[in-house]
Amino acid sequence: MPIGLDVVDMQKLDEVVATRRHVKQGELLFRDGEEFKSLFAIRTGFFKTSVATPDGLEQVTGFQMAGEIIGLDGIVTDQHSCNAIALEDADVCVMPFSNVEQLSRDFPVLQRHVHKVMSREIVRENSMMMMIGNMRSEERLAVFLLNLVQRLHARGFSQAEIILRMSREDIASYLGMKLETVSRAFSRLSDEGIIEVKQRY
Amino acid sequence: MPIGLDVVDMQKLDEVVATRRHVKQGELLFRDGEEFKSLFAIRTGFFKTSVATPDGLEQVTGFQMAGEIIGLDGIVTDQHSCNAIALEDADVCVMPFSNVEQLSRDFPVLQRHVHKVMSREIVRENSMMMMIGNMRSEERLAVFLLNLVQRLHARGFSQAEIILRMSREDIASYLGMKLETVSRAFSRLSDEGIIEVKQRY
DNA sequence: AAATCACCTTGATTTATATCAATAGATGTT
DNA sequence: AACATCTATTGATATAAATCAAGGTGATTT
Repeated sequence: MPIGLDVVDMQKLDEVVATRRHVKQGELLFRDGEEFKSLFAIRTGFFKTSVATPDGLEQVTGFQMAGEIIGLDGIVTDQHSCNAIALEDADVCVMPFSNVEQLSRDFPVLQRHVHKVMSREIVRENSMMMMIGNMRSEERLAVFLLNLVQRLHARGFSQAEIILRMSREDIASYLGMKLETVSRAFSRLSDEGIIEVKQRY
Repeated sequence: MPIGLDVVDMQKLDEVVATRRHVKQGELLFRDGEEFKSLFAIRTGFFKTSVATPDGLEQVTGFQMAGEIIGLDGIVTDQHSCNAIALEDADVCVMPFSNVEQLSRDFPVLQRHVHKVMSREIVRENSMMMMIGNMRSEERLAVFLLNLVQRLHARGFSQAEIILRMSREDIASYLGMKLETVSRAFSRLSDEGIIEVKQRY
């Protein structure tokens, strides 16, 4: 949440995010095609977003963790355009988008924040495209892992070790490769002494 | 521009986009790292956006045509994070972002419009990721061409023929492949009788 | 009209990744 | 504890795309 608000402002802000929702591992927060009403701020837990490809496969479009906003894709058509699945038990703040828009009009600092969150998502996807277009499998995995560690570190977790919440197949889909290739890339990074891997640790 | 505004509203709105800027073919509208002040609405012309990869190559991140908004990437850090180059002579409306934000507070319909434009960009990039991750070269090119034709058709151009504004290398970069592969994909689609190609026509 | 330049096409070969297949290691269930 | 079920690793082979290389095409300049 943006800083620079006094106590009264914070209370008004709180009204917008009063609703909480718990999502168990494996459950959907929202699904592709569902009516868009709210954005969700992740309080705890870990999500993946995905879309179905024309031939029925799943394409992972992102991973989201505590402090991140999910559901921005739904604004343009008033329908969600992806599925959001909890990869571990999660708590989210439900933020009805009409409330967000109303409050944005009253609090420029919140308006600015909303714009930045959306812009950040655009920039993130730009860099994903660069990565998938230009890098080899091992490099892609390395960039992916570094990005995960950095985001987790910013939230107070270890800079050196992580437990992956997603399967090799999820990683493969996200990075535009096959699960065997991901597995081999892990093994190669390990052989080279760059990382230590054991399953999802 | 969003509909549903009366004459007085439209005049206020017009103030925001009073400045015009002409960009000649090959010139930059803005560059990576430059301070972000304004969004740009394309009136005429055709742009590509790109970023430099770590090894100094160019990665094309999108193509923009009349009626589309360019510069959204700059909001998050107050700096542009890509280059925007005119692929043909272009006219743009310069929309200082502080004005856009101010007016968004006064006109909910504009606020909603801004949000939709940003959300559309997020969804577009999601589908690009899916495409690059799951499709073979020929399919990628087909989807790319269909998308271009559809956008141009929506602007009153032919549904059946287009003149490409970008080089094979630009297409290759955007689609995550090499220029020779793009050229071969064109030839194959042509051999199969699906399209007719001659250079950029 | 000839020369130059940027861009595109096509062919031969190499290479990274996908695919197919078997095994092993976890995790959960009865 | 034994079983079934995911999930991950590893090997052998196939394949799509990259790379290397040579011409061809069209526009611009001299």
